[in-house]
Amino acid sequence: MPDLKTNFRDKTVEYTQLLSDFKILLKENGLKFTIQREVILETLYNSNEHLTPESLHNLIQEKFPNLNTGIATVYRTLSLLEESDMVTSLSFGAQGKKYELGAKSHHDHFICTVCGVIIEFVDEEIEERQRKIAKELDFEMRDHSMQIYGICKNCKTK
Amino acid sequence: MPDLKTNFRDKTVEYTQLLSDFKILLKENGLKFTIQREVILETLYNSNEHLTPESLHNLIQEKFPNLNTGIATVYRTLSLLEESDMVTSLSFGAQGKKYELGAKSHHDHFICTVCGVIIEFVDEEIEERQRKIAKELDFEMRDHSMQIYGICKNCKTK
DNA sequence: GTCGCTGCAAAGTCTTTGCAGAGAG
DNA sequence: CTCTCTGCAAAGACTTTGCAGCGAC
Repeated sequence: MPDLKTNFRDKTVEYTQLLSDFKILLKENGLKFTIQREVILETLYNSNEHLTPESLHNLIQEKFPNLNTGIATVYRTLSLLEESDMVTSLSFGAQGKKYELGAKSHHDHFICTVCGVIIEFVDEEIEERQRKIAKELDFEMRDHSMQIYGICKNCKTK
Repeated sequence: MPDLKTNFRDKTVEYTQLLSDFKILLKENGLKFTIQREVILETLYNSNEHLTPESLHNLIQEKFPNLNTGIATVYRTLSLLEESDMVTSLSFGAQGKKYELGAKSHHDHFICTVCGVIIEFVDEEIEERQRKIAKELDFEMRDHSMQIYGICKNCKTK
């Protein structure tokens, strides 16, 4: 990718920081810090993919079979995290809603409409352009979300 | 907006053309042209919003109550149209899947989080940039959707 | 007339909720 | 101890499917 200032994002937030934020969030709302909630956050953090509630649940079951975490708890925790802007959800087609940690840096998504894979990128030129347009319209930009839909390299060659 | 090539989009495809394409599509696949299918296409065409199957069905029920179109037919027709790339489905956030005519694609939105106004625009420079990135990743771009959230001019001055 | 289409209702999926016992604070 | 959280199962929401009669061609 020679002339593009387009990058895969870095993990900009350490897990300890994330966990600490989560604990603060819970405390502020009179909620409890449970092993299930920690495991869900940790699994999201350690996954580089966008996870569906089901795939997240499967990962947790594999890694912590003795916990016997219920799918309902996964749904409940994801909703909690989403409300608090700690995770964001994306969804495409038949594959349902997918979640990722929102604390990771600002980025956009390519979504393959055939296999559902999501490729993340950050493009400084697009970000800059957005800022310019916002300024022209006298619009105070707070956040954005962008998805590009199409067919990925692998699916094209099939 | 002096130096920006940013424009409200046009309806680039006429309905008669669309309908004709649809009829050809049906004929080529040994399928039949029915009043329900026509009404679904027309309603999609006349709506400037992204419609859920349910909202599309409601619109049709309001406009053509005597047809008594079933929701199942709406789902079946949307699937058919999506498979044929005549409509695209997108979904973001907590809301479900939404459909729009593919021919109307490529547009972006500023959304004011205070008053809720939506300003729709197309920016050629961002489009160009997206094409470049897609090419780099060997990704066949079909559609995109972008939302910029913030506070509009009017709400800022209040 | 043939064969695909439609509405209906039933069946699948996916997600949320009620509940009683478990566990964090 | 208190009050939230959890797993379970049942309920709810959304989507698909089977079927018998209808309708495009």
